[in-house]
Order: sequence, then C-alpha cells, then structure tokens
Amino acid sequence: MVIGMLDERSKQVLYAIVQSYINNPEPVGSRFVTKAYSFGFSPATIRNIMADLADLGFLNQPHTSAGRIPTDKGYRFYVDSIADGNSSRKEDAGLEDVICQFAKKLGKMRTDINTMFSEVTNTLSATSNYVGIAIPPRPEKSTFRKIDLIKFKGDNVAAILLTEEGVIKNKMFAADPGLAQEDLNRIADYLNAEYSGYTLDEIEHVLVKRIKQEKLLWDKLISRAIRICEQAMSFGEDDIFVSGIYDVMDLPDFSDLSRLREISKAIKDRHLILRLLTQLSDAEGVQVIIGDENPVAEMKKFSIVASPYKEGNRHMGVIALIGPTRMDYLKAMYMVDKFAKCVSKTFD
Amino acid sequence: MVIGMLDERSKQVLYAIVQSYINNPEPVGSRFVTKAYSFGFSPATIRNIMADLADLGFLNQPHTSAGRIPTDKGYRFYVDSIADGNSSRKEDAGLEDVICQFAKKLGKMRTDINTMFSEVTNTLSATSNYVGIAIPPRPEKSTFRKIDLIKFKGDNVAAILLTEEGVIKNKMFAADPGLAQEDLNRIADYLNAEYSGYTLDEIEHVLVKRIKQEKLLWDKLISRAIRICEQAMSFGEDDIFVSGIYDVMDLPDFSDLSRLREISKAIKDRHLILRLLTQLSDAEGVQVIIGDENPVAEMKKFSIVASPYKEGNRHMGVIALIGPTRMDYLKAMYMVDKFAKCVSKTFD
DNA sequence: TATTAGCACTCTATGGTGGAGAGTGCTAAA
DNA sequence: TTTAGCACTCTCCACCATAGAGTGCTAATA
Repeated sequence: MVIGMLDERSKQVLYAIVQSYINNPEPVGSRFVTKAYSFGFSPATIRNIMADLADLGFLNQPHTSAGRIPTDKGYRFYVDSIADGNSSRKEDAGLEDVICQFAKKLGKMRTDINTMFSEVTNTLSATSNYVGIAIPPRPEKSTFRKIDLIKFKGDNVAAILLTEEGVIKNKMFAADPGLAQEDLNRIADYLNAEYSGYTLDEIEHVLVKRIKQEKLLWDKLISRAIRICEQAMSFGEDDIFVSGIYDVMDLPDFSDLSRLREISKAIKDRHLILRLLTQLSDAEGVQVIIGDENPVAEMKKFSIVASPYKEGNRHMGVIALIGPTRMDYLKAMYMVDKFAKCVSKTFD
Repeated sequence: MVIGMLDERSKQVLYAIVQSYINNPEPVGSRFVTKAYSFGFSPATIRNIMADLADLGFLNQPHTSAGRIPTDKGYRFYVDSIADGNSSRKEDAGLEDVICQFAKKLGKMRTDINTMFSEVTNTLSATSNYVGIAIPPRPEKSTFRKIDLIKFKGDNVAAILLTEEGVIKNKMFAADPGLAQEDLNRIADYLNAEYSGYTLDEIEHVLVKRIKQEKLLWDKLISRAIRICEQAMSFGEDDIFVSGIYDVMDLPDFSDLSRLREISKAIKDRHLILRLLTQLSDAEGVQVIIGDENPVAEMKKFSIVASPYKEGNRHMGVIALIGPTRMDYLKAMYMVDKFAKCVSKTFD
C-alpha cells in the first residue's frame, strides 16, 4: 500500500484525477482523463489503471456506473507529490497580487496584534473561501512588558497586561476589600520593575514559589500583595481567530446544510482547534492533515493546512486553513506558507 | 388600511393565524383555524374572514389552493397586539430559568465589558436561535478613566485606554521619531490628571480647540504633545458583538442555503447594523422592525427586535435579536427586554 | 342577514415509469 | 500490451397520474 507500488504512469493518472476533481467536484471518468490530459492512451487503458488505483484505495466510486473520486489516501498522495516538488503551479497573478498587497499592508500597519490577526484570517478566508484560523502568540510564552492595576467600584480590579510582542490582555477580578488605588499602584510598579523581560511562564513560576515561602513567613501584607500579583498575571485561555464561515458557503462542497452544520460544529469548539493546532506549532513548515488522518473525530471530514510563524527562532503560533478534503491544497499550502512568513517578518 | 378597520373577530382570527404560523411554518387553512382555536364558527365563515384579511394585505397565499401566511403587515399587527398588552404568554419555565441564571451570572461576573457582552449575545442566540447582537457603550460617550502610552520598536506607540464603564480600548500608532518613554509618561500623566472624569467626546473637543490655539502660539514641544494626545484618544469604530449564525441554521426558515447566505450577508456589514441600531438606542423600551419596514435593503427579509440599555438615565447601547420575519416575537421581545434590563442593572 | 353545507376547482406533493446518457468491466482482436 | 466493441448498471430527468389539502362560490338554513 506504499506509494512506491505505483508506477510512473499510474501516478500521473492519479495526480490528474485528483487535480481534476479539485477543480470541479464531479466524478472523473476515463474518457475525461484521456481528453483533458493527453496521455497517449485510450480510455480503456486508463480504465484499467483506474481500476487498479481503486483497488489500492486511492480512488472511490460513488456508484457502479460513475467516474472515480479521490479517497483521503488519494489526496494524501497528491499532497505528498506537491511537497516533493512536483507541483506545477500555474501562475495566478490574482493570488500573487493579494499576497503582495497583504505583505505591504502588514508592513505599514501599526496596530495591536489582535487587529493584525483578524486581518490575517479575514484575508485568508476571503481569498481562499476556506475557514481561516490564526493562533496568536501564547501569552505564557511571551515576555512581560507592563501591567496596570486599576480599581473599580466594589473592590473589583482591572488588570491590563501588555507584552513585548504587542499582545494586550485584560481581566477583572475581585480583590480584598479595602485595597486602595495606591496599594495597587505600588504592586504594579513592583511587578513592572522586577519582572520586565521575563516570560509570563517564568513569572508565574516565581510567584508560586514565593507564595509557598511566604506561607512560612506569614506576613499578611506581602501575602496579600503576592496573591494579587498572581491573580493579575494569570490570564485564561487565549483567543483564537476564526473567520470565513460566510465564505465557505460559496463552495459546492457545502451546498447542503448538513455539511455546513458539520463544519460549523467542528470549528465551534475552539478548545479543540487550539489543542490540535498548538501541537503543530512546533513543527517546521507547512503541515497538512487530510480528512481521516485527523485525530479529532469532528474533523475527520475536513482537511487542515497549517504553518507555524516565528519570532526569530521561537515558534509563536500557527496560521491555518480548514476546508473540505476536496481542497485546493496547492493554493492553500502556498497561501498559508506565505502568510505565515509575512507574519513572522512583522515580528522581527 | 388601519387596524381599526378590523372588527374584533377578524383580529382574533388574524392573531391566531400569525401565532400558528410562528409555531410551525406551514400555511394556515380555515379548517385548522376552527379546529385549533375554538371560535364558534365553521370553516366557511373563517374562510370569508381570511379572504377579507388577505384583501386588506394582512395575509398572503403562496398559491391558490394553499392556506394563508402572514405578510409583514400581518406580523406588524401581531406585534402591536402584543405591545398593547394582549399578549397571553404561556409560562415557559425553561426560559424564565435561563434568564434567571443569566442574571445571577452577570451579577457575580467580574469581567471586563467585552466578556460580558459576548456572554450576552451568546446566551441570547443560544436560547432564541436567532442572531444575538450587542452594541457596547459608545466610547466617545463614556467617561475617561486612564490612559497608558507605551513605546514600542520603531517609534510605534501603544495607547491603552480605560473608561469608567470598564471599556478597554487599545490602538497602536506611529509617533514622531525620537520620542522617549519618559515623554510619553509625562503626556499620559498629564492626560490622566487633567481629563479624568470627562467624556471622550468632551476631551476631543478640548484637544481640537487647543490645537487651533497652539497654531498661533507655535510652540513645537507642546504642539507635538497635543498631537499625540489627539491620536491616542481617538479610537475608531467600536466593535459590535454578533453571535448565532450557527444557531440560526437550526431554524426551518434557513433550511435552504440561499436564505442563510442572505442573512449572513446582512449581518456581515457591521457598519450597517451599527448605524441602524444606534438610531434605536435613543428610543425607550423594546423596538421591533419587521421585514420591509427596515430601511436597509439587505435586511428587508428579516426582523429585528431591539432594546437600549442604560446607565441611570443615560442610554448607552443596544441589545438586539435578528431573525426571520417569522420570528417568535413574543419570546424575542421578552428576552431582549429582560437582557437589556440585566445589563442596565450591572452598570449601576 | 349572517352563517353554513356542499361541491367543483386548483394547485402541490408524491411516486412510478421510461428513456437518455454516462461510465464501467469484460472479452476478443490488433 | 493496448484497444475497440459491447453489454450492463446506475443516475438523472421529464412525464404522468393520483391523492390530498384548501379554496371560492352557490344555495340552503337559522
């Protein structure tokens, strides 16, 4: 069942069929293959090859007298061929243009990271018609820049945190009663002076350690201060950026509602996506997960094309596209790759 | 064409038909009306009444031999009847429960305003199956609490602004080269000391005035500082919170893709919604816009139920539901009203 | 005069039929 | 090894007939 089993001719036919099906989602017949791609063979020969490919599990038949459509394994072959450099991407001036425009825009844009990432996913999904996803730099991994603690009515305290990377997070929590704004200022000053330059991970580590020490010391005042520090610095799950449910409706693959329901169900649970994609964030270059290869049950009918972006050598997050298994992998991989590189560049 | 034209009996029949159609979206026949609602009349009589109602434009016939469905005008009658207090809302324990739970949750929740509003729209859309929308307090109208200016690489400056109401906004902009963090600190201190308690509107007013004055004075340093103030304080269009495209797919009204496309197109343009709903924010109580009544062309096939929320007597923003014209207006109006009141309460 | 029973009529929805078309697999010939 | 030919299968679509729901109208009724 290895690709090695296929001779050159079979590979070409398989590649052609997958490509054709990606171009328009209709079962591919032997006659069509001979016509559209001029191998020097008759439909009958192609039929034999196709029968073999079906036996090997690369192709499927919706019913006896229909053409063939690729299986997930077929798509996998296609993607691997692309990755091996056999891609013959026809120049798409429009696409180049979009990417070029986007790169310029990112270069000029002076905004916080949130705006940037929603720009990324919007452009991604609008030009690909797939669902664009971006995972911003994990706050725990990013370096502390500044924190503000501000008192609100009813002993509530707002903490606003800014990282070196431009991530701004905020939360509100209830503090001990009777805490004055000056106390908060002192605590904030302390944090800003002491911990600037550390990653949030490291800071939390230190704080937890100090809380333990302090238990022994039993100093009420310091205890209170440290507790507040801890609360102020611990931010929940990060947002992830998703866009393109609207765009995906234009695809023939989602021309019936049930499929649309499935994909929206799949992307509704952001934890799932977060977990899945963060696993990919340590890998190098563009990754592709095709249909059934996906460990997440809800996504076994879709494909994911993802690439990490980096600051220098540090892997920060992931940019991805989710679409039907009948995805234009060539385009998707190209786009995700370019976009990830654009984002990496803005971090340097 | 006034409702006054209808006698009591016609009104009852119309009300019954609209209610029935809202309950399940099938054309309502005369036979059904007599059976389900026990007026003391035969189908033939009801038929006459229905024919009259159709002539007056309250009902429509999909085709000659089908029952009647309400027109927008029919729904308008229904909504007005509800507003007149003729509503006979049957107790829905589940709904009461959701609202009660939600009120408790809001009371306990110590979060920033963003989290609160996404909570609001999520709950709204999940329990109604319509699209939930919230417009947070307009930042220009809210009172300035604190600003932070922080220098980033390449002369970029991050401005983080906090209002009395708990709105946190941030932006990044390019400042004059060579501006040190201390300068920014001084500017921020000045703003915080001088303008705390003013609304952002007022502050901008003052700043613009000072810029004009300063043109005469021609003092470079002050000029620079004021310019930065202005940039730092001017925040773009506000976010609006939208959720429930997923939920809307469960409605029979959107069982075909084209309708789904339409509504997603309609809510995609947030400026449009923002403009539309802010117009409603000065009104009192729950407002209903039905189908064709909507000035926005893209929304003429949908209905909007909206209510402003307030801090004290000041109108802050709007909470709304968008759904098909065949909406459960009774439920939607009830929910939007309650939710708006909940939100108002948390501001006090 | 208002209401109702009866009835013919209209339109939709459903299910069955048959033919066209597309594509296959197999066999036998080149 | 490749190809032409052919029987076979399955889908799609148009067509038709029928059942059913609901109407509008008319004439009878209270």
